[in-house]
Amino acid sequence: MRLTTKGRYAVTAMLDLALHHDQGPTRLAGISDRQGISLSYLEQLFAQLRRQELVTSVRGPGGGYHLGRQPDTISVAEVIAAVNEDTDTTRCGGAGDCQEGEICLTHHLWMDLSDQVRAFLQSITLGDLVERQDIRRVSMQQAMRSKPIESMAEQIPASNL
Amino acid sequence: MRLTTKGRYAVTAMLDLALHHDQGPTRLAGISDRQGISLSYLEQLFAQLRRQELVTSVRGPGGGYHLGRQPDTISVAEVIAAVNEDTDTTRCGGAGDCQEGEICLTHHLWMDLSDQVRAFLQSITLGDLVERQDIRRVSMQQAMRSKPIESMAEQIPASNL
DNA sequence: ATATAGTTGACTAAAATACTAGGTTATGTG
DNA sequence: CACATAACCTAGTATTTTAGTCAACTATAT
Repeated sequence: MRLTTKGRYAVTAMLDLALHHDQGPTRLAGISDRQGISLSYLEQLFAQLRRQELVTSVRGPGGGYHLGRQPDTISVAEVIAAVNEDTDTTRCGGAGDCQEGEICLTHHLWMDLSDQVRAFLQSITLGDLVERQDIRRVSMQQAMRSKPIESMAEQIPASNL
Repeated sequence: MRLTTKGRYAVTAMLDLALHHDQGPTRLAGISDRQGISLSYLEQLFAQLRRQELVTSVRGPGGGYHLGRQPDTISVAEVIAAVNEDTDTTRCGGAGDCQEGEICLTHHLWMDLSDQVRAFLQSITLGDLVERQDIRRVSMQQAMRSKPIESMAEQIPASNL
């Protein structure tokens, strides 16, 4: 289980989807606006999420994406795994014979830790995250910001601290 | 808390050090041989580990590295954090104003998950790993084939978000 | 004196990341 | 039907990270 910013993008996008779960299809353009992720990058991520059947799509006007299952049945671990397609670059590659036919320390150790982390992230669902107050609050702020037509798509945050 | 192969290299090297903790300084060349990590790459990793005072060095013939503290006081999280020097590329960068002065979903969510993972990895020390998997024997019997060691995975504390 | 072993810096190939550009295809609406 | 919409797809690209090499240097035990 690798943990990188790519996985975070995917989880964030899926959470956005979960937050609008009862509002018909969600457009990637909307997620892009709300979460500040480039549209084309989202398209790539969602191609992978779709392949794993974590989302379903509706084409054409009024279209967008739905969660493939109920929010409380989709774990964070699944989402991360979906975009981090297996890049197992271990010497042993699971065979356990990376060093002169012997089991290597590395593989077992890391696989164990990795599995523990995975198990933890598997216990957290999108449904769990949606229930969180802080997330609901931020989501509401995002909704208010994107409602008016006056809000331009231009989003170069010239504002620093 | 990022989880990549780089972190695994560092943890593996530190575990090797822990295994030879009572045998005087451990040479990087030895770790390189045993764990199959390039010497020069190890040098880079140990430069970072040294900066974080996770190891101490002895120069000259017979020299090498020692753990900076006792194995049971060095957590896996610390080791990983040491080599994954903060490359926080979040839009908000911790300030929480990534999107038009507002807190972003991403930051809170990911920081929380990341903190949970960190807390978990912080609860595992090098001392634990040496004991739990009984790898000391494996490392001492390099010429022998050894059976796969079943991991005694510690149960994840029921976590709540 | 010499070999050892850490220390440092510059450099590099390969991969992953994050994104851009420019299409095509399906489909709802006027 | 025309058209706008939005998913879908492919290719390319800049940047960063990974993993490593190479070369020089400093400290120290023998």
